Amino acid sequence: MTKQATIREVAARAGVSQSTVSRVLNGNDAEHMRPETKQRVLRAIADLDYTPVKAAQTLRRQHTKVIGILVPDISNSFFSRVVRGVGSVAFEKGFSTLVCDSDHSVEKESRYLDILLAEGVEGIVFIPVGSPNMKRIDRLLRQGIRVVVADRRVKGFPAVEADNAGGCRELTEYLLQLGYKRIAYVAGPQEVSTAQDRLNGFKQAMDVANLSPVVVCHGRFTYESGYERAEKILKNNDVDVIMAGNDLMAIGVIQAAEDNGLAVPGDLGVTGFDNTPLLALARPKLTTVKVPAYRFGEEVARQLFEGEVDDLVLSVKLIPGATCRQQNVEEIG
Amino acid sequence: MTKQATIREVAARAGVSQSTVSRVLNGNDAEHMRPETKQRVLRAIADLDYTPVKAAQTLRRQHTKVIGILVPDISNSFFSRVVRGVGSVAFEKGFSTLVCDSDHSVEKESRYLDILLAEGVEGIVFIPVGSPNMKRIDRLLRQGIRVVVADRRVKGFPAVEADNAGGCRELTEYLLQLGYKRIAYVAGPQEVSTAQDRLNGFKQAMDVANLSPVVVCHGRFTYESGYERAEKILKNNDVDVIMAGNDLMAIGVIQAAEDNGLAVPGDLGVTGFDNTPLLALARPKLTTVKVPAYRFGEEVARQLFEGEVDDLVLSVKLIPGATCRQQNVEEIG
DNA sequence: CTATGGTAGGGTAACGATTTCGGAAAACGA
DNA sequence: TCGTTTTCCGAAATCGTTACCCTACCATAG
Repeated sequence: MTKQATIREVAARAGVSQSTVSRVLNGNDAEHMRPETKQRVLRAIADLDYTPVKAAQTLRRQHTKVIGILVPDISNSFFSRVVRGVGSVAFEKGFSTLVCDSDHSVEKESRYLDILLAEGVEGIVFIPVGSPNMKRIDRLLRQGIRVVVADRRVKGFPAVEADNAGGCRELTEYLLQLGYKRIAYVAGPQEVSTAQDRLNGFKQAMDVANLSPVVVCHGRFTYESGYERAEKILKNNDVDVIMAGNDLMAIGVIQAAEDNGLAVPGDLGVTGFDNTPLLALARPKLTTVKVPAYRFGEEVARQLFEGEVDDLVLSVKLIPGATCRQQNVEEIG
Repeated sequence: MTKQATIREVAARAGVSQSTVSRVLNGNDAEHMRPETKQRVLRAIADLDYTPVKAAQTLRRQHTKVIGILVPDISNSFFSRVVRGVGSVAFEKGFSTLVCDSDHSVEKESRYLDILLAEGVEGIVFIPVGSPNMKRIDRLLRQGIRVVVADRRVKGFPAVEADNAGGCRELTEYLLQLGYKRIAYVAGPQEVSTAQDRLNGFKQAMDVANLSPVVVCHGRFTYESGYERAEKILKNNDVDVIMAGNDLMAIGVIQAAEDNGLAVPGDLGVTGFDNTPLLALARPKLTTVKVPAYRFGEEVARQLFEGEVDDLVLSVKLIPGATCRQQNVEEIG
């Protein structure tokens, strides 16, 4: 373990002062520096394999060039794509990103918020788990750290989110147009704004059509909960289609349907939400709504950097698949 | 933006010296400190919402308590699960993790390696893209930064990897036992050790059975490449089963088969590798081999922290699905 | 009353960079 | 030759913590 070289040693080797080395390091060499001197410094840097120590720079410059991203689960496709989007624009701006995974735990989330503060991040993209610890957030804000809440709304906070209500409304209208009438909705967790919005979009479309849902219930956005809710619905109700709050639950619904001897889309239509890339490869291809996760991340990051943290709603897109019948029921029957 | 309070201000407010504040901060207060003094300090810290500045601590202590993780694509399920695994044990040890996404680019990878060095990470979990820039790595090593190469082998480097050869051998044996004889193999990229190992495992099993592959070709581990290779194979050869180098390609193969009027598993068997969680939910359930990504990450991290960087091969598990026929062909026919 | 020792906490160099200020040397004009 | 302006570069002051080394102070022993 050869000790890391410092600017002092570089200066010594180049026969100049630290100031001079610093100057070439930071590109303040354009003016007033003999090319020859610069070359000497450059050579010394190369010879010693010198890299400036970030901690020292940060301490002196008083900014870290780091932003934090805090997500509930990095192994969730949606979140990881958001992270990529954020990371790409951060990289462009010369910022590093500190990715934290709160593991759906409010406690870990708080802890990470503290860590990010100590780490001196200059901004945070925050996808909260349920309702976050506002004290921590206020503290961050007070210290001048910009925080952008993404995907899920937090009261009193501008948020960047997808057009969940609109997307679900459109999806519902699409189903109605296909002739579906007896519709059940399996929403996500009640406390998650994303789930609420989608449910609301569904209800709006139903109201307009003067229909009411056969049944509405809540799952946990997981495969298992989708399966369970679907089983119960199929046992107690007579429905044409089950709409799930996200793709994962939709897959659970499909499985439950088949386990109960129902063909999809023959006997039962199913829809999801998210358009998880991998699931697009599974057949029958899920009818769903595409949420542009990567762009979402880019957009959020841009807001963070540009300083204008406003509400922003990203448009989503209906993705017709093969889990709903393709023609109007009237035309068939 | 209230300026962040410093230890000096805390000391002033508590009426003690910086040393004392530092002592309570670092838990060196057990000895030689009046409880009352400690309380005063604690109160001042709380009042001022004081958080020590990481950069200053790092500079002084000469260690960062940060490790880096560099992966080719964080939105890839396998990698993100590895990241979670690494992160969990790092968190346990009080380390933060800096997650970097090289985006399958050797250039970005090199850049991130530099960034990680400057950032002062104490270790790096490195999943390389193809053949990495050895100069950067040597440099890291020379500066005393431990690097563990994971998943993919790099010459002259201990590696932590899954038992790709063994897993693929087992998978092949399973197919042979089911009566399949005319087998094609669509491997991953030639330069990726993971792909080579799987292919080798396949060949070994075939040799033992005194069979030779109908055809072997290479894809890029993507859905599209799986589709293309499969189309070509189906056009030119007569095969019972196509084994794909990973799950993603397997899905492509299935799609190609169906587009060519072949039923899976009726007319053609298909296998994958990885056991991507989401795909396990798709039907027909893919016959594949489970690679324990999360444990993989944990294991790698443990190696990093324990300092004994040895070769380590993680065992994998055959996951029989529904994309291969279930009974021996002899029994059927 | 002095010596001894233990306790509680203060003083202050580092750590490695950046940056301001200013000075020496060179170039230039008269 | 002398003053003046440029050029180029060095000295030194930070940035916020930590850790080493002290010093009061007090109690007890001799």
